[in-house]
Amino acid sequence: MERKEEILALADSLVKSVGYDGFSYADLSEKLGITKASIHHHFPHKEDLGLALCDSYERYQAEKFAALEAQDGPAWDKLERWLKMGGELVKDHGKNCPVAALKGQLHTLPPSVQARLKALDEQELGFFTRVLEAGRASGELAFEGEASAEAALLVCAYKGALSFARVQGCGFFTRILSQMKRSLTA
Amino acid sequence: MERKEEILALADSLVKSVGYDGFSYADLSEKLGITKASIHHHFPHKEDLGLALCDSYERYQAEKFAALEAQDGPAWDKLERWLKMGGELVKDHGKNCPVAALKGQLHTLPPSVQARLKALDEQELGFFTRVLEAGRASGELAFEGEASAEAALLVCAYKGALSFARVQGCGFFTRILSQMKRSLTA
DNA sequence: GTCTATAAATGGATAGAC
DNA sequence: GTCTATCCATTTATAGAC
Repeated sequence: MERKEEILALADSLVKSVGYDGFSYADLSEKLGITKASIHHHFPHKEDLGLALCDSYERYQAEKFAALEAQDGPAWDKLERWLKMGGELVKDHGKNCPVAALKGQLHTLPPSVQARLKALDEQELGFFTRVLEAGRASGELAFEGEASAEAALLVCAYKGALSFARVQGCGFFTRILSQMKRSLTA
Repeated sequence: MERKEEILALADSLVKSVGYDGFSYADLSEKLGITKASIHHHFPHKEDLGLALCDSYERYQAEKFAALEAQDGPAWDKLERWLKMGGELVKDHGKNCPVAALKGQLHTLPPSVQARLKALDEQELGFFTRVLEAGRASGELAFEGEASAEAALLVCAYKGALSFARVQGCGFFTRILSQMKRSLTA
């Protein structure tokens, strides 16, 4: 089971940097020092690997969001802590959000993997919506319209910023976060 | 020269839907009804095709931005007209912004193509920055901080929204535009 | 400019031995 | 679980005839 997780961890890293179509069994094989056939033993089809990644992203997000929502402190800090984890990706050789990377290749993904992306998006949108709503109720945050609409705007800005930062540099991402905070706490 | 532009137009359409790595000379060949070798005659290497696409995106953006900035009317309308062209992409079988699509595959692109993306981003950021600045000066638009920071936030939200709308549906994109307008004109 | 033919490399995947 | 060996389709690209 350890090997399987090792493969998954490497695939995760590769999805973040070159996307699902951007790596092959040969890439995994070389970097892990085992043959392609061995990897096919753990994940017979590449689709299986893609689905396992989606599982792990869903678990990861569920854990993080629950932990952030449970913690004390200002509403903005909860959002910021999540956003800054995205910033770590950019710093790590210009990696991207894995879900964004998968959506970028939407039309070339196996349909079963495509079908997993909606729920992953909605998980994140839900987190932002709840924290924004609570933040406005407590008077910490200010924004116009529905919390879910503002959540969508922020999440999109966040994902777009990750993509831009790969080309424009890490500083670009940091500036976006500042501007988000400014607009919510003005 | 007509054939060459025909190839370019098809490649453009494919980049928007499946990205640069997502289509092959065989795809172009089949859809155009000529052989792969004929396409290689016009674009010897795929990289040449990628660079030609970047050229056309740069010309396209320069023209559109100049026209929008030259026109009369509210500042928001200038931004909205550009944003709604993005909306047309989503409606067209879930297409993506071509520059965003290329950035999504950044690390697998030929270095020469990678190098073109920064300027394409900056062209768009410049347009948003100038319109926002003028809009604030005339009292039409309100936002905190520097115009370039707000421009970056809006452009990122726009690109993120295109990506989300492929999965969440066209309505998602429209909602983001409404929320943008609300936040700038509140 | 377009074709046929072909090359060399890579991609996902399988059979069967150890 | 891992290996060797192999398969078949695809991808980029070239040579040379028409």
